[in-house]
Amino acid sequence: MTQAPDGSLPDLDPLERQVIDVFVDGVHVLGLPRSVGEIYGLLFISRSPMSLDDLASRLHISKGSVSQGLRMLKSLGAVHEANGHGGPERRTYYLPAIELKRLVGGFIREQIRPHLESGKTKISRLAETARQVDDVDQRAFLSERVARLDHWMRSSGKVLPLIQKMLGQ
Amino acid sequence: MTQAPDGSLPDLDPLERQVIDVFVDGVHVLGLPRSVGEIYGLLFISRSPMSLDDLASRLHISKGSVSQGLRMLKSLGAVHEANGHGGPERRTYYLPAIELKRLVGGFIREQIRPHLESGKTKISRLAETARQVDDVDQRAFLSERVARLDHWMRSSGKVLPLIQKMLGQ
DNA sequence: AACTTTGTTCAAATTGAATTGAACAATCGA
DNA sequence: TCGATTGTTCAATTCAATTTGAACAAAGTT
Repeated sequence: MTQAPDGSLPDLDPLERQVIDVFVDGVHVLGLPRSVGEIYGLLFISRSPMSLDDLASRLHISKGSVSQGLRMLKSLGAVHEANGHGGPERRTYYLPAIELKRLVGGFIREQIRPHLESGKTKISRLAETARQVDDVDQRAFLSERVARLDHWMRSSGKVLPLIQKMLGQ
Repeated sequence: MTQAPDGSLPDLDPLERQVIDVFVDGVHVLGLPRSVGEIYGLLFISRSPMSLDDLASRLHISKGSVSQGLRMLKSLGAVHEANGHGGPERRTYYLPAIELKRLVGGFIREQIRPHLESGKTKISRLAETARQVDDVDQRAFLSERVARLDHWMRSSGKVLPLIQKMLGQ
C-alpha cells in the first residue's frame, strides 16, 4: 500500500468512491449504518487486507466507528481476519467475505430471525388475549386477524431458507 | 364506534396496543416510519373503516403524520378506501389490505425495485471505469469484483418474484 | 518500568429522519 | 357568502440512531 511519509494513506480514488457508494446505498436499504457500508465497500474493492487503522485513515472516520462497524460485519460473517502472514503480526487485518450466500445467510440469521422469533412470542400472547374477549363476534374477528398474523410469520419463516438457497447460486 | 360527547375517541385498549406494537416493530425492520406501523396496525385490528381524523385521535398523533402515513400506505397498496357507503360521505374511510401477497408486492415494487434499478445503473458506470484502468492486474481484479457485484444484483432481481410467489400462499 | 501500538467502550455531540402544527386549499352546508 | 369540515403541505422542532473522541485496557518493545 502506498503511504505518505507521515503514515497517512492516500485519499479514495474515484472508482473506490463509486464502489463504496454502492455499498452505502445497499446497507442503507437493509437498515445498517453507513459506516458499515463504507468499511465493507472499501474492503471489497481492495486487493490486500486492511487493518482497523487503515480503514479509519482512508475513510476519514473515527477508530470507534470502524471498531463498531467491524464488530457488526464480523457478526454478520461479512469479513474475516486475514491469517497466514509471514511474520507474527500484531495488528489484525481484514478481508471481505465475497460469497453472496454467506452475506445473505448472516443477515438473515442476525437481523431477520431474531425479529421473527420475538414476533412469534408476541403473537402467542396476542392469541391468548384475544381468546379472553367476551363478545362472541368480536372474539371471532380478533382471532381471525391474529391467526392471519401468525400465518404471515410462518410463511416468512419458510421463505427465508428458500432465499438463501436461491442466492447460493 | 363508541364516542365521547366531546367527539374524541376512546384510548387504545391493551389488545389494540399489542397488535400495533407488532406492526411498529415490523415496519421498523423494513425501514418505514413508526407512524406507518401504528396506522396500519390500528386499521388491521379494527372492525370498521377509519377516517384520517379517527386515526389521529385514537393514536394521539398529528393529522400531518396520518396524512403522510396514509399516503405511503396507499402507495404500497396496503390500505384502500372504503366505498359502498349508504349515503354519500364526505370523509374518506380506510381499510387495510390483508393479503400478504399484496403487501409484499407493494413493498418490493416501491422500496426494493427502485434501489435495484439505480444500483444497476451505478454498476454499469463502474464497469466502464474499471475497463479504463491501465494496469493489467489491477484491471483484472477490479473487473472481477464489478462482475461479482453485477451478478449479485441480477440474482437479487430474480429472487424477488420467487418471494412474491411463495408468499402468495 | 515506561512508552508505544492496537483496539474497545461509552458519554456526549452530531446528523438525519420523523413528527408536529400552523397555514392553506378544497368542498360542503347553512 | 360565511363558517365548518376535511385533508395536504412544509418549515420548524423533536427524536432516535450514528459517529466522535477521550479514556481505558491489553500486549508488545526498549
